[in-house]
Amino acid sequence: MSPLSSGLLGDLDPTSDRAVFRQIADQLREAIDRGRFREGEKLPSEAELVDHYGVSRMTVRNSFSILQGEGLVHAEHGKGVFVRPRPPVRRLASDRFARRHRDQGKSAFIVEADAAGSHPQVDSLEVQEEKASQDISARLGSVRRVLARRRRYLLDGRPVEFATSYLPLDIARGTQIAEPNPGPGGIYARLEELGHRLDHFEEEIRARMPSPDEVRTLRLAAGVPVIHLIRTAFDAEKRPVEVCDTVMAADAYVLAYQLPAT
Amino acid sequence: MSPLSSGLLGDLDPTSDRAVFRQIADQLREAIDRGRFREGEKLPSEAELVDHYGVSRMTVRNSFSILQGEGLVHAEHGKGVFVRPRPPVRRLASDRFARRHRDQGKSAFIVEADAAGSHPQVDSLEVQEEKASQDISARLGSVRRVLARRRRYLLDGRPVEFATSYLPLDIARGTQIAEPNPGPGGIYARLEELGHRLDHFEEEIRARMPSPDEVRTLRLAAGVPVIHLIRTAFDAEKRPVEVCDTVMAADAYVLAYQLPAT
DNA sequence: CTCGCCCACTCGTCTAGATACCTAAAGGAG
DNA sequence: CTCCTTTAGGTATCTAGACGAGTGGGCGAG
Repeated sequence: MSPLSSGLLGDLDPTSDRAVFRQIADQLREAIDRGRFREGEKLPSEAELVDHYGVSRMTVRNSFSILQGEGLVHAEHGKGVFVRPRPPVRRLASDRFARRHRDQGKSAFIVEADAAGSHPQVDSLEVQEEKASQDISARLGSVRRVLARRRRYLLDGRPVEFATSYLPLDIARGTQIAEPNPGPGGIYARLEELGHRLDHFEEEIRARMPSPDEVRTLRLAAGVPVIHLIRTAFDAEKRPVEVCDTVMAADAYVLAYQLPAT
Repeated sequence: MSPLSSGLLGDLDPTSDRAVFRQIADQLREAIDRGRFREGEKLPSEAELVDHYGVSRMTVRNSFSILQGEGLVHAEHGKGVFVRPRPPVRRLASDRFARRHRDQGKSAFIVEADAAGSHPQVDSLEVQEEKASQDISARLGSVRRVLARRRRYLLDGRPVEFATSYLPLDIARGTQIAEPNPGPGGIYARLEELGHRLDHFEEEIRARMPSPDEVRTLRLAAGVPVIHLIRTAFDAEKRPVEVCDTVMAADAYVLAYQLPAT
């Protein structure tokens, strides 16, 4: 028996002001919210909905495109439209850069993912000197050129984060920070060895829809925003010593912060 | 002269694998990025693009819908499609709940907005006792019922944030916290007066596409995600005394945090 | 039994209209 | 001069159909 004859979806209200494709989207959304369609489950095909509602195919596709924009479903060519499963989220705690997390050989990302039972991976590592953008230059205190360290992070094969660290050349040039592998404890450990004892970090968080580039790099589904995090590290002399620009798939992250009530 | 004859947009590449509507979207996006169309400016109409590219109207509309999903443009019925202006952002600093910001008569939101030269407004204030959701109950330490304070914040008439505070009844019932106007310094000031000296806050941040409800409440344009912030306030005895659930228009906010490097 | 082909089903793209409704400006009635 | 109507030019919605292309199962040849 077709799923549509079993009363999962209702009828249209021809007297309603609401556009037909919105009504269909509403019904599908509600069915998903109520769990009538579970995560990963296939929705009725376009043809089935065309029959059920007696509308044209473009109207049905219009409904699907609404739900895609909301990040509720995703279409797979040749297979169908599916309820988008919620991926496991990675929780970034505000103490993630504490020194006590820095004494191991592996990076925080690897350690944490291993602990969570996922398979971590770091990708497209790229280290080079380049001209600082206006924004980066301002954040680092008017430097012209910087060392840029780019890398992509994946969990179980899925890209979740793309990050670029920028450091002033007078600090990083010729050190292990300029090597692809910065060594145990990462670049923050190296910075401290170089005499830049870290004092505090400042983080700026924005959320927005991804650019086409970011969609490609993070293999983002339709309707998934990105979290854009810009972190500046300051040493004990209050000098900015690193800016890290990170773009994260928003469906893969929860950021957690602890604030004093001082 | 039509904007289209002046070379703002190129031609299609019929040999490309890329779908025609994506090529058109690419060209429009690039023109916007390069500043050929400025913020708030009107893009060529559907009819003009139909003529220019020699495609059908649905194809052009498809291109526009891509750009809308990216939050780059918005359509106004009967007027045209416009480059979406970036609204002024409100910066939330991590010390925004510090005691020194609590000694004035007005709420932090009002004071800060006034300082920024915008017209702040608080709206749809609602205070009631209700059953705690599972999540809220867990965060407050297994309470059954809570006092809920809902309100919407607007800047220059635009809704930017919708927040609900939940407090355990044994703390809030019968106090000024249960009144629509909690008095100078807000509910945190009242909590401290009631002997719950605040110790620290925990914040969880997610970003996602809005639900249709949130689109309505925050009057969100297509392609604008929301930032979902859940803050828990702890008193000196490490007891959770308030949970605040906030949904913000992502294009109106930057969150800023300062972290110790300890 | 296995491999490869075919076919049914599915979504992706595009066309060519029709009707509805919104907006703003022009023009006419009063 | 003011107010209403008209009209031109916009987007919103919907239809009906065509072709393309990915997926996976069935079936026949070997």
